[in-house]
Amino acid sequence: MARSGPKLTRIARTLGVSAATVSNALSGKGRVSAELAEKIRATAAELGYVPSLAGRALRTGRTAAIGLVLPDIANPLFPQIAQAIELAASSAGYGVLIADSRGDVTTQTKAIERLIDRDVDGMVIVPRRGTRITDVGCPVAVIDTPSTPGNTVAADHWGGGRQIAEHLKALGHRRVLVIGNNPASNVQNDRIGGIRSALAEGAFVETLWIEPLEREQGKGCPLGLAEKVAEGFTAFACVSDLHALRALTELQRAGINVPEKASVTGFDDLIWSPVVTPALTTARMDMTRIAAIAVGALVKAIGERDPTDAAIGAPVTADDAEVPMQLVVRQSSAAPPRIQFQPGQTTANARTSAPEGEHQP
Amino acid sequence: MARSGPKLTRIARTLGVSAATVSNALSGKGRVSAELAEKIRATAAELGYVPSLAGRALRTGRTAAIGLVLPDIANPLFPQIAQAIELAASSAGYGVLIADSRGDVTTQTKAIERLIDRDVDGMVIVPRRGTRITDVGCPVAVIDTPSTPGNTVAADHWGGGRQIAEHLKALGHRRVLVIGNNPASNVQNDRIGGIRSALAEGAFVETLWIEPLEREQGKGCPLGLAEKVAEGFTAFACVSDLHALRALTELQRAGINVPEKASVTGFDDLIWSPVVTPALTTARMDMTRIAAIAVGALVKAIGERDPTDAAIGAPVTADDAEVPMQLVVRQSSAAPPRIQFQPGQTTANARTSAPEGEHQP
DNA sequence: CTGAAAGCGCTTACAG
DNA sequence: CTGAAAGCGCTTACAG
Repeated sequence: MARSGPKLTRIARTLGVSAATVSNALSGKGRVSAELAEKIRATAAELGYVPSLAGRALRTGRTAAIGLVLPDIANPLFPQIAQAIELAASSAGYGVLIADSRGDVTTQTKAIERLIDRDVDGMVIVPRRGTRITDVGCPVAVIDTPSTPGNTVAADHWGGGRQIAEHLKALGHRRVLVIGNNPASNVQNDRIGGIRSALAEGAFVETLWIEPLEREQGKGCPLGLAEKVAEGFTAFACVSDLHALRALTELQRAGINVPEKASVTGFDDLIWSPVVTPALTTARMDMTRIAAIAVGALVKAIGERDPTDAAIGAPVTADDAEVPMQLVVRQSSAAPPRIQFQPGQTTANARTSAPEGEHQP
Repeated sequence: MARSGPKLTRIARTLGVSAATVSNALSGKGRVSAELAEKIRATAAELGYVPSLAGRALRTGRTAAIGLVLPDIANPLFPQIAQAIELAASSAGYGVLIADSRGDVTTQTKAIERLIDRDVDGMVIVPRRGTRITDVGCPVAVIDTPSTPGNTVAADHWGGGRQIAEHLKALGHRRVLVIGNNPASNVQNDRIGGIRSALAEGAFVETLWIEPLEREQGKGCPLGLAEKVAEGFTAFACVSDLHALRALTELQRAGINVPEKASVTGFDDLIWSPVVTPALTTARMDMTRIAAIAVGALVKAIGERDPTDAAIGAPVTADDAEVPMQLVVRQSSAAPPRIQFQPGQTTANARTSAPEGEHQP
């Protein structure tokens, strides 16, 4: 081992007892008299005993390590997730091994295999693009959306979408452009579904998918948001702060002030969201809680499992699979400009007036 | 173990040879005849043999895992670093364990301790705020700046700063505001040093530190960049794209068009940099190369080390400790506006004219 | 309540 | 060139 602390036998020798007794005392299984157990614990602590995971792993078949798998570590959400998982895992005595697949499917399979080859006790997988998790051979906790089959725990993206939409609606917005980048993403579809459902009555909603756009016109192409404003859209509800940032800067650049002339909202409360001008209104996941639930369920499944038996079925389940999102209102959203309304319409109560041609898609 | 593949003895039995021979053949130490070795390798591959890391670790004292330590995983640079380290490590047969310390010093010590307790063979540490890495008890590769004592490998931040400055200078900028957030950061000081050194002749440079500002006025407070423009600054050279983004949006919001009225540059080419409008001019680190050098040096040190000997001194060294940065010119930087120049001065060649009151600080 | 023994899967001197 | 044996540090039946 790298570290060269005292071994279990050293404690046994120091106290003149057997290794078995030390082991039993330290694991608290209760086969040792209270006094002896206490003395053993004290000596172990004093000597700075740290069990050898390798020795234990060889004997028990448990490595006390879990894998963290994301389709692409480059995802700006990765820091939040990794931090929360690491906290939850280390509190439970587990180490976290990362696996990167750079968004590529075959690489992802390889990354998962490497984790299995390292004998992780389980893994937390955050799929994207609607990937279905196949049986990987160890307990798995999936963080995707509550509506995904096999999901273990996730933020209530639909509810988050509703909160964003209610917020926009209350401000008086009646023409909302939803911006996403991936029609195949469960998370995005839930968020958009929530937005649309809350805006269903009395508002017009259109969805703009960035990715298909970029496949045609290239990465970083303009979104044409100024035209959308000209068409009467007053709010841009993005499924990620990354898109919100893009929308915000494109609008600002076009001379369209946010939030005076158009509101912009995002999702996830990414690192820059509070410090850009105007700061982004967004909906935040409680990653700490999600991670705690995911890791908790995983650890439970690991504990119940017979390590010699390789067959594992579906992802683990948790009692509480749906964690509410929190709306964070900042400066990027405000009431829509009144000038948009048709002459003759009352502007006294923006919340009940709406531009012509409005309909449900 | 989680996975239940064939063990070494299984291969030995299948071929009617001893476990020792299988082990020797597979490790390629050459104590086995070529034909037998080949047959053993073939059988192992056929049976899908994957060695038990626990068994090996117990025997050799090597876990084939390294730790990745950053002061704060929430750092937007973390995805890039983690991805590159993971690639380099897994190519070398090592797993990567993450450790988070949330920016807190005592938590960082604990995180490193957890890694040691897990018997990592070595660790890659990316310090911040000028933290000095104390002897942690295993080989360590440090990624900080070339000028930091004990640094293993790093981007040439100073050179990156020079490139940014040369770029700005060539465009005609003569009053540059450098924006950083931490006077104690080696990385930031190197970048700023490079900028200042390249701008030394014929340009005025001032540095704005965000963090002291925020300690006084709160997180996300305005940077007062519009006033700086009024004072004649035409370029804002930020030590991170995060600050650049903040500067960009604040300027845009104030009606100061970027890059027409003011240029903004950043560092690191973070994920949003190419997609904001205008896209950010920045200087990029070659993290893949840095990670390869760091992990390579670490693995070498691990190989040369006697695992039973705990005493380890300074961080490992690499042959190539300095990796050039790459300037990425995008739309956020351009020639300064001519209107800033004093009446009577020639504006024909902006590169040789400069506002009054210019001096070296 | 406590201990002696076996064994997890590997690698490494050592013998032949 | 190949094999038998020992042992890395732990935990778990099993016996006392």
